[in-house]
Amino acid sequence: MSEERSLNFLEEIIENDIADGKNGGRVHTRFPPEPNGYLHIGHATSICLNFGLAKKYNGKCNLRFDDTNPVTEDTEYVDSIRNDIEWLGFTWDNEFYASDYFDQMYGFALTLIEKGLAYVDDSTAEEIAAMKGSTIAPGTDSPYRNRSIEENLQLFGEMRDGKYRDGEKTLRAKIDMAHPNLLLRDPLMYRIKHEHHHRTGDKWCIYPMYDFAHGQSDSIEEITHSICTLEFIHHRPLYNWFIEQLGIFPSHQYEFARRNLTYTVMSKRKLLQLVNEKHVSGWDDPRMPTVSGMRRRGYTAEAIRQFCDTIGIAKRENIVDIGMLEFCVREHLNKIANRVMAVLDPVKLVITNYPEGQEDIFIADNNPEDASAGTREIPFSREVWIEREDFMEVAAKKYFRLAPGNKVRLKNAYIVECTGCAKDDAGNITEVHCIYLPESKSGSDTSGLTVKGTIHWVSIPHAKTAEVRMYDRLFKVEDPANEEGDFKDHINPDSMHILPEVYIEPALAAAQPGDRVQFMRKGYFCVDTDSTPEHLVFNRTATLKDAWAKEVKRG
RNA sequence: AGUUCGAUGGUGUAACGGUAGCACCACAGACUCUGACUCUGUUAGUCUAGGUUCGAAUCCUAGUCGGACUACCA
Repeated sequence: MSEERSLNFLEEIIENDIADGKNGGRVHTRFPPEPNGYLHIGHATSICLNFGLAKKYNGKCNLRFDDTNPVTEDTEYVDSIRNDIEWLGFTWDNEFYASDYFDQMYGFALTLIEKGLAYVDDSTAEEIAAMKGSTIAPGTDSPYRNRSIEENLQLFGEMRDGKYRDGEKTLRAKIDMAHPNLLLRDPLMYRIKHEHHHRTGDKWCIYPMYDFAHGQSDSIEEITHSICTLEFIHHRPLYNWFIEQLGIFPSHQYEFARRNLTYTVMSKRKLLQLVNEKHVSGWDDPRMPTVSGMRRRGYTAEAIRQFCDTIGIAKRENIVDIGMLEFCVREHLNKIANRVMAVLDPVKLVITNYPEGQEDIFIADNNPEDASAGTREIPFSREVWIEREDFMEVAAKKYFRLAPGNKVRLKNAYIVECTGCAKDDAGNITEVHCIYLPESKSGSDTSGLTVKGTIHWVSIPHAKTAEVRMYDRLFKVEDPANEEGDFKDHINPDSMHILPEVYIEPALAAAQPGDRVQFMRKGYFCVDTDSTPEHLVFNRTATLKDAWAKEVKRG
């Protein structure tokens, strides 16, 4: 249980800080999503990290919406983000919004202007870009760089008061136009946007940029460990510069490498494209790597947390095999999902020596991994559906399912011996014939026989039907974002295959949306939110490992 | 080219100067009323070259390779 685990680099930093008495030994993190999209598996990593660290070190973790760009942000996203975090099993200590601090940030800006460290620039975006220089050439000072403090104060006030149009002026920090770090070449602090904000409404027409909002928000909340992804590493000097010049609480930023997944795209921009261009049904399409998509797919929060824990955290580039995620999902589902029988691609099996009109009721364990899951009744009769692939007219080598002369067990029922099949005029197999061994009844087997194969089935007169959506990976290639051309060219055309009518055992008729089961020998499935009592819909969450399929593939 | 971060089996991650370990994948076998689960075993790794040291994945130097940065996005 208390297996010894080594610390990741952030835990080491935190433990050192605690040992040094930094911040009085206090640990306070935050998860800072921008409400402009749904959370995905990458965010889940960050959530597990930030909330996990706070929990481990008896600290706190805030949820803070980084809502400084009213153009792309929306309350729809706020709601989904809150919901997803809760579903993942985390509770935030405070819910804040960067927009809560707009007044304070405005005051911070005034302070910097008064210290001669910020100025209003009339240059256009193009001019600013041109003056920025490049990685190998220094930038040039803006002609407005040396305005007086008084003039800057007045112009900035006028910016706030709406006297100027979008883009007409900006507020910039006065640092160093020749700095080797391009971010320190007089970065923009405020821009004008006459836009309605989802929380502040029309109160503001100037909005702070990320760099002048994030660190300040961290500081206001007295965040001790501000954890973000590697691409912000160049921002750290700027993060520190603002905090130092302002003399406010010294939050510190730490960076880790975001996790990438094979056969997946992760950027919000690309995910938005998939949604807008209808390649998927929405943000919660079961093929999406979003938290809501994975939830609808049937993934459990435990599995996702386990995955985040398993892949760990580091600072190097990575692309995690999606098989790792699928493994975690199967591992958890194996423990909790009840076993049921469903026939996806049916062919009729007739048990010729079983009397017409007779039936048996078998009692089956719901979950061999969990005795507390109980049992259920399964009706049996003379004609049952079996999978078409569970019969071969001529058995391949190592094939131990039904073939003339072969014996198999019908799961939870009898051992049957195949006697042949019937075909239509076109040569298609229409039914498979067999005889059963009455003394091989499940639970009271006196036949003394052991058979190599066991197959699932559903009694034809008792069968119910359901729609099943067979999901597969959304992309055909490992790293669609880095492939030649458009990432959408690599979408897997078979990522969803709908089976409109499969046969399920009657006990399943009462299944409710969100229920997770294992269709024995076929995979894990969950009841979709589209499902109704009249029309059940199952999503395939994950396949089972299939040693036979591998054998067939090998030839 | 500048700045900056990184480099351990196919993948992810440990080892903090002292036996390169764990998980996934792959492969082989055992078990099996799920060809599932479980169990056992196998293959396979320290970017390169120097140096320090009794001893280097770890420290130093040089190089190689990879990523990130040059949005009025975050």
